Amino acid sequence: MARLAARGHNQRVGIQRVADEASVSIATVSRVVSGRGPVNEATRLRVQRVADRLRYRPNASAQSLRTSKTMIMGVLIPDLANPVFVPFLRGVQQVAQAEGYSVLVVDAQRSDEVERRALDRLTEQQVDALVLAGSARDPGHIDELRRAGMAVIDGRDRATPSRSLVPALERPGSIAMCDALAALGHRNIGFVSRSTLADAGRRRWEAIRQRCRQLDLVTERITVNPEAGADSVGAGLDAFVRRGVDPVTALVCSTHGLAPALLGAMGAAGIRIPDGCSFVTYGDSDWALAYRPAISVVTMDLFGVASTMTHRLIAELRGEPPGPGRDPAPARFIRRDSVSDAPG
Amino acid sequence: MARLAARGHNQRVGIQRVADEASVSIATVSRVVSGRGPVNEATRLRVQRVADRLRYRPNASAQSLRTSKTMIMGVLIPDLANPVFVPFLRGVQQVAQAEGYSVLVVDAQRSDEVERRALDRLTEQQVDALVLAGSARDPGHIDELRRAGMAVIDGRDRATPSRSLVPALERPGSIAMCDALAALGHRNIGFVSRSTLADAGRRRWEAIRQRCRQLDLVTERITVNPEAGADSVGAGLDAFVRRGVDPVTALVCSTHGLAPALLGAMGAAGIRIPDGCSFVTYGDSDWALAYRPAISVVTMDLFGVASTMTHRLIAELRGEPPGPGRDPAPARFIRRDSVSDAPG
DNA sequence: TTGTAGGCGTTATCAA
DNA sequence: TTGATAACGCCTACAA
Repeated sequence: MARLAARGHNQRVGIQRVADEASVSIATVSRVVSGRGPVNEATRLRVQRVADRLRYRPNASAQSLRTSKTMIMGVLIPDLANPVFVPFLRGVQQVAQAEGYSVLVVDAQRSDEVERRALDRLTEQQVDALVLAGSARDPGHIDELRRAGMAVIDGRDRATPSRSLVPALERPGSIAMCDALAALGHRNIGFVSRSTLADAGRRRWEAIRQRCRQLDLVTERITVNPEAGADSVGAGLDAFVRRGVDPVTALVCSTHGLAPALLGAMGAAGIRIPDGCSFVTYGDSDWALAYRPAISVVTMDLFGVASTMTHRLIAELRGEPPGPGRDPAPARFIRRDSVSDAPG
Repeated sequence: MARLAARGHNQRVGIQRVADEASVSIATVSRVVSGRGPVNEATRLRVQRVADRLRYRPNASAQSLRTSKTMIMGVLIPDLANPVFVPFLRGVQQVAQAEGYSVLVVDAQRSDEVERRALDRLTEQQVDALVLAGSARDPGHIDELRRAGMAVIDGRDRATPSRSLVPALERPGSIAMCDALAALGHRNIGFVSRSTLADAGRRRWEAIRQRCRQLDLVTERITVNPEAGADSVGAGLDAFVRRGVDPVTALVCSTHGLAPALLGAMGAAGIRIPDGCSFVTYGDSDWALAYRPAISVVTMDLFGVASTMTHRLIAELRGEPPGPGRDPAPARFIRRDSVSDAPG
């Protein structure tokens, strides 16, 4: 069923071969395929046909070596196991691909050592640009790359370099959530997370605490260890939700990945949502929606954020102005059945 | 806080620079940093020190051009939006990174055109190898790459080229599920999917149908359109589950991504799980476990599969024997609360 | 409009 | 054990 292998020659066809078969110099072939420089229309057609017939593909290594542009962008992902980075990766991927860039994905695996090695490889590969999906573990390393001339976007808005783009976008969502909870009469809010708080978690906790202070709400940080099992986690939560004085009436889950474990634990502890306690998590998914009761969320369009960032990055690479693309939409609080009036 | 930029020179440091500062020829530097060829121990140390001081990183483009090895492997993902590919990607990524390979991720976005262009870019980049996370949309294109000398692994076990690795591993899980359902007295099983069945779905449906025929069970294919909304889908399901004669007593969801929509629809239609109908889905997640009732699943370690595949691929690239790594574990059926005795 | 030729940073061959 | 040097495939002044 497969056509015969072309001519038996298994050699990669290079520019020279095309030049020979089209009876022109390699310079002309180069002009044709790269679209740069003047070429007679007739020759262009002839060369193009030959190139197509031979399935000629310019060797990217040679191009890079000559032009010192690889048309590759690296994406540093702090932890691929964390599903929040997937829409982000998709956004980068999609835009980059459409604009002719390839994407070298690097998973830092939550490890300094892995990150370091990966970044080194990226510089060896001479990637034209680097997109940071989250904070790098070693900001110094990133600065160094920047100084070496690499274009880097890390979610920090260049217009206001002191503030991160993602955090800035997420904050309104946190605030909206606090406001909604307050309006429903909640006075005691628990922020549930693992004992070590990642960058994103810290920002969220900070935003919530600040807003709640303004609203005169009490916030408490509750740490859990999902590995310890549902019963253990459930007991931990129970201590806050069912205590005699000023019990926590709303639980905010620090990250989407943690939510199922918390829900399982609450089930095990017999804490009913939302009667026993309201529940909100960061990050949305079909499962959060399908869950009974449906889970309220603070969510943001990471795909859109990544697209915007990547567009800007490419514009920068091309020396163009940032373009008319406006900032992506900020995060929102979506209230579903898991949030209701505070008891009492 | 940052150290001063080194010497003001912003030039990328090349092998020549190192050679100069170490007072040797570039040939010697090359020998030292690549570790190939004889070098006097004293010179090696001296050169190494200079290289480190200058933070010399060999230019990968030049290396590739010379050696025609890029140390990059491509991964073709049919659709990054589908979360099942994430653990797979992680598996590839992790092994590749550890073995010194970079990973160029390509998302076909369910589009022939996008896939075609992406594969072309991969050949331009001269990737050393290609990992297929699923079936390519255009197998001919892949064959062509193979003929052009690219190492490709596509889940087809080289030992038995006629059978795919992933399907072969998944089949036992499907069989175990059918057996379990039969043992619980189910006689009528519905396989729920979108109207168009992807490759994986087709294999699953085939495996189920075949096993059920052996077990003397009736199977029906139920197609739904989640975009139509929960009520519509719910009504569609209801027609099978609540009909007078030989109602379907167990629903098997064709893919993990579809499960939340189905669960939502069943809720909307008032179909209780498992009393009204048992429920199983392909693919596992924390949410499936946290859902009430906990969802039974047929699941497989895609991360492990990808790791194994990548290890083999790298061994092949190095001309080594496949290595002692044994096949990854086959899929299993995990029974949870969503499956119970058939009514009646 | 086309061709010639130099060079991008490495590796590898061959002499010294 | 080292150094000079020819490729690798392509782009791009510059010359014709």
